[in-house]
Amino acid sequence: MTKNAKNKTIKSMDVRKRQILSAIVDHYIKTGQAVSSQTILETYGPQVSSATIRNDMKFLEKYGFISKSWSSSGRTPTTQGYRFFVDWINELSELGRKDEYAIMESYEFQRQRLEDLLKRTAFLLSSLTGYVAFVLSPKLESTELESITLLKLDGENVLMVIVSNLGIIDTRVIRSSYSAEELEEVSALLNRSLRGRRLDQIRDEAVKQMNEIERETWGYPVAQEAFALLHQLIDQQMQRHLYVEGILNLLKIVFTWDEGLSQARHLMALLEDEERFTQAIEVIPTKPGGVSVAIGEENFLDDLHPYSLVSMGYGFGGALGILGPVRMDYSKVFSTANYIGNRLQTILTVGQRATAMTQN
Amino acid sequence: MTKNAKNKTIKSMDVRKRQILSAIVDHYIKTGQAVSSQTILETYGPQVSSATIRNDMKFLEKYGFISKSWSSSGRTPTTQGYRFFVDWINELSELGRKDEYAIMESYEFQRQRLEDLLKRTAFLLSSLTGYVAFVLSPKLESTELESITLLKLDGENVLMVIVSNLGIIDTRVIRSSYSAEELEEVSALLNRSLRGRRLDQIRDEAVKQMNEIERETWGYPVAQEAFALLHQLIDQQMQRHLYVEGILNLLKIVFTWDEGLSQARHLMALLEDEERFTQAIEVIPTKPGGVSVAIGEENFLDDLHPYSLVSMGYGFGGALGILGPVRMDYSKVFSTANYIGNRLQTILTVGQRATAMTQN
DNA sequence: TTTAGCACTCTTATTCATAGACTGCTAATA
DNA sequence: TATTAGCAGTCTATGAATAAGAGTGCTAAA
Repeated sequence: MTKNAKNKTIKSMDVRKRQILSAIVDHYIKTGQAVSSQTILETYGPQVSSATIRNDMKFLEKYGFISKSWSSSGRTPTTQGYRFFVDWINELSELGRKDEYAIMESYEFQRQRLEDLLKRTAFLLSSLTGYVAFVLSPKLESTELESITLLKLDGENVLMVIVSNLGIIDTRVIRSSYSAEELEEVSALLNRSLRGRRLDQIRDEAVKQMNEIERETWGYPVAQEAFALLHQLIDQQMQRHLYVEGILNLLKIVFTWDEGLSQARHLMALLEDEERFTQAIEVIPTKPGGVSVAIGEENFLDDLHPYSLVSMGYGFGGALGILGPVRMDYSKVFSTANYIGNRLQTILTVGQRATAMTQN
Repeated sequence: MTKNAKNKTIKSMDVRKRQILSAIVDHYIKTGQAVSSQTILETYGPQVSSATIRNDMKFLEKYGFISKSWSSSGRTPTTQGYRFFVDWINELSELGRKDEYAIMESYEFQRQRLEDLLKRTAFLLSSLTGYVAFVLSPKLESTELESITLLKLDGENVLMVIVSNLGIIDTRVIRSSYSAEELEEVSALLNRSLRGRRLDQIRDEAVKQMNEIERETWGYPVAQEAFALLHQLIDQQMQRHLYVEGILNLLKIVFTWDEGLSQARHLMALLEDEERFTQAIEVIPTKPGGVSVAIGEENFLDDLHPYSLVSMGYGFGGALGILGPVRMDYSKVFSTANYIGNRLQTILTVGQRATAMTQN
C-alpha cells in the first residue's frame, strides 16, 4: 500500500466516511477515550444508524486510518488518521484577542539580546498552548557584525557591547582599568577592521585579523582581550541553541498515560540532549512559510513516537514549535505557532532593515 | 507533649535507640521502603537481636519519631524523626571535587547582570542536587546606584546601562537619535544627580528629582526618558524575584507517589505563584549564616507538606535553597546549598567592596 | 535487659465470576 | 445496492475470595 494508494483512498472516500474519521479524531483528541459508533452518532448527528457507522468504521480500519486495541473496543486514530485530519485543517483558525494581546505585550522591547528574545518566545508559545515549546536559534553564519563597543563601568571593569545584523545585542565584562578615552579609541580601531564583516568570516580569519589588530592597537592589550572575547562570544552564538519552556506541561501530558514514568524519563533525557532534539526538528519536512508537523511515528527519533512535533521556520535558519501529545489541539497549536513565528520573523527582519539603513 | 519534653526524650534516649532511629531515617531516605527490624539488623549490625530492635522501635513510635501505616508494617520516620536526623548532621559533608569545579566554572564571569547570576545559581543548585532549586533575589532597597550610562548603538537606538552597588548590571534600549557627544553629556548630568543614591530614595523622590533633572537637562528629552526608564527598571528590580530551576526533577520526585498527579498540580500552581512561595521561604526560621530546613508538615503552606524546603540566606535579604521530597539526601543538599550560598555572597560582597573603592 | 518463638495482622498478588461496552454479522428492508 | 435492526460473541473492568508473605507484639525463658 503505497502513499499514493492511500491518498487515492482518501480522495475516493465519500463525504460521510471522511466526516466519521474527522469525528473520531476530533473526539479522541478531546476526550482521550476510544470512540464508539454510538458516540459518533450522538456527537455527529443521527442522519444514519450506528450500524452504518460501524460499517464505515470497518472500512476506515481496513485502510489504516483507525485501529482498535481489541476485538470489540472503540476506535482510536492511527498516525495516518491524524495525518488526514491535520492535512484537512489548512485554514488556520483565528487567534483570540487575548492571545494576540499577550503576544504584542511580550514583544514590547525591540532591541533585546537575542537570547532573551528567543527565551521569551518559547515561554510565550508554551503558555499560550499549554504544551512544551521550543525555539531553535537562527543560523548566524551570514549575519554581519554591526558594532563592538567598549564601555568603562568602573575602575576595574569594562563592558563590551556587541551588536549584530539581526538586532542581536550581547554583553560581556572584561577586567581592565583603561580610561574612557583609551577605550573609545580601541573601540574605533576594532570597529574599523570588523564592522560589516560576516560572523563566519570573523571566526575563520581569526589569526589574520589578530595580527592586524595587534599591529594597529599596539599598546592596548585590552583590544586583544576584547578581540579574543568577541571570538569566544561568536563561537557561542554560532552554535545553535535550543530554548525549551513549559516542561511542567509535560506533567499534564504524560501523567495520564500507563507508561508515564518511563516515558517521562526518556523524554527528559531527550530534552537535555540539544543535539538529538535539534536533529529531530530539522528533519521535519518544512512547508515554506508554514507550519509543519511530525505525528507520532512519523518522528525521526524513536523517543518521540508517542508525541507530535509541530515546527515552523521563522527565517534565518531558525525554527520554533511545540512538543505535545499525539492527541493535541492541532488547530490551536498551528495558529499560535504560525502567528508567533511570523511575529518573530518580522522583529528580526526589521532589526536587519534598520541596520541596512544606518549603513547607507 | 511540649517541645522541651521531646528534646528531653531525645537526650535521655540511649545510644542504641538513636542509632536505630538514625538507621531507619537513613534507610528510608535511600530506599523509600518502610524499614523492618530485620532490615535494620542487616544494615546496622548484629549486636542485638531483631526482637530488641522491635522493642526499641516501639519506644520510638511511642514518642513520635517513627510511625507505621498498619499494624504489622515496617516503620517510616515522622516529621519529628526527620527533624532529629537533620539536627544530628550538623557537620557538613565535604563537597566532591567535581562539584566544586562545576561551581567555580559557573561563576567565572564576575560582573554579570544580577538576573543572569541568580538564574545561573538556581540552575547550578538544581543540577548538582537533582532536586528543584530556587533563588530568591536580594532586597535592593538599601543598595546604591553606581552609574547610569547612555551608549549610542546606531542611528535609532541607545543602550542604557545601569550599574548598582551589588555589581548589578542591567540594560535597556531606548529609541533616540542623539549623537554620542550629547549622550555623554546627558549621562554625566544624570550621574551627577543620582550616583551614590540609594535605590529606595530614587524611587521615593521621583517627582522632586524629575523636576531637578528637567531643569538641568533642558533640551535633552532623552534624559527624561532615561530617567523614566530607570525608574521603571528600579521598580522591577526592587520587586523580589524568584528563580526556579530543575522542575524536570519534580517528575522524578512525584512520579513514584500514589497521588502523583494531584500533588504535581498543586505544586505547579504553587511554583507559579511567586508570592506564596516566597512567603513559605521567608517563614522558615533561619540559622544565621547557615542552612535551615522546614520538613514536611513544618512547612507554612499546606501544599508543601509532602515536601521539605531547605533554605539558606546569602545576605542582602536574599535566599536560596532546594525543594525536594521529605526523604531527600539532606546531607548532600545542605553542603551544596551552603557552599553555593557562601560563594554567591562572596561574589556580591566583592562587587560591593569594589564599588566602595572606586568611590573613594 | 535481652532473646527465641509463635500467634496475629494487614498487604499484595492471583484467581474467578459477572456486568457491561462494542463490534461484526446476518437477514430483513427501502 | 445501501441501510438498518437485532443479536451473538469478544474483551475489559470491577469486585470478591483466597493464599502467601512480611512484619510486629507479646509471652516466657535466659
